[in-house]
Amino acid sequence: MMSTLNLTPTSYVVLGLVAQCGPSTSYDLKQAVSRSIGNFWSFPHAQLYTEPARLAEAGFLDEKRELGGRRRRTYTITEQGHSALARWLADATAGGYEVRDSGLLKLFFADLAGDPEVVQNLAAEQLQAHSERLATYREIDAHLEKQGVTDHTRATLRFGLWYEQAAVQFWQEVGQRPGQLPRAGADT
Amino acid sequence: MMSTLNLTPTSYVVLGLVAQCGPSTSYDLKQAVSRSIGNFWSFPHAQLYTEPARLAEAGFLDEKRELGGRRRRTYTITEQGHSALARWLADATAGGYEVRDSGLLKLFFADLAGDPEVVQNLAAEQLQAHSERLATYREIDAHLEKQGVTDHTRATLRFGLWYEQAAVQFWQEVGQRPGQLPRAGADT
DNA sequence: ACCGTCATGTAATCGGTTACATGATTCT
DNA sequence: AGAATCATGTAACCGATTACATGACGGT
Repeated sequence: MMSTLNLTPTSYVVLGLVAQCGPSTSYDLKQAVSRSIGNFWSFPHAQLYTEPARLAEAGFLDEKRELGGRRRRTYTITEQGHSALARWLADATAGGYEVRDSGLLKLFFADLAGDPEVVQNLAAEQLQAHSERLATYREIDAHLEKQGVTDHTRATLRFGLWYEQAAVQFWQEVGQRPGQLPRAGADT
Repeated sequence: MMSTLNLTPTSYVVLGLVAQCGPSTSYDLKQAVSRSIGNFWSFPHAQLYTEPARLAEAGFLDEKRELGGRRRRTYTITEQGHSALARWLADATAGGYEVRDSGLLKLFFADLAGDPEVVQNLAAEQLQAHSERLATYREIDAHLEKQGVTDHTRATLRFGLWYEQAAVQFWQEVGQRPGQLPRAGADT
């Protein structure tokens, strides 16, 4: 039954990971997500249980449940799943992007508080958070380096590095030069 | 009636904008969002009609409906709304951030396609999109410059500039140097 | 008057999130 | 054996997105 189920980004994450890692359980997916994609786009674990079920019902995945022990479900990608994934990858029409950052939201409204302290605290907090994230990205990158990974999964991580570096510098400027605008950056 | 309604980022956007712009209709909010916050965190217009209603019912906003003409509702922030907003702003505990970017997702899985063309097209498309966004940010910034705006709403825009610049460079490298990793960037 | 766009909503659906719950392993 | 954590789910709720629909307003 190939119903007219519409595929969300979540769907493609699941399809992609199953294609990439081979037959996987939901827990496998959860692990894979938390090591990679989950760093910039999070998915609650429950979805990694329900989404494969949906996809299986629609024929994009094949589900096999083990009988004893944990009775866990293992998913494999079908031909239909492969072609859906391929179509998505080949479709270059930009699918939009958003930076859902509460810190930026607060900064946007920060002057409403009437207290400069608010911005200071926010900047300090954000600097901390982004510094930590940057550090872990560096670790992961070094780790991939050691394994000789040079594919586009690592390229994606590189974007994360750029992003965190920019964020760290930005919040540093916000914190260190109160009342002044962060610089606009170089012309490109 | 101050029920235990939990406040989402959407709620704070509404509260913040009403606090910032004064009494507003949903359409005013829609306009304000599309000019500013909506650039990095989008909210469908329907939510800007339902969310104020929720907030009004919970006592954070005051709703006044005009009788003739469009019978539109105008919202004003209440004391309770102000204090909720202030509490949120003062709470520095980082509220998490995500970069929900379909392009990055595709890049992560791009090698599954087995076709280098896929990455090329993706990079070209993303470069285009980010370049355009960068251009409009520059326009807005110049516009604010002329008006002498130097508050933290403009600082927020500056982050957008940094982000788009980074994205443009990133996708340029991905497109121009196939098979090579984008550079890791400077130590900070 | 008519038409197109602006403006203002409502309804229904559905994905995402939170909360709950339990069984399997592993460790002490 | 018992505790702690790992692993695997389910269910309910609710916010978010999509689709639909209609009424004002401005211009011709």
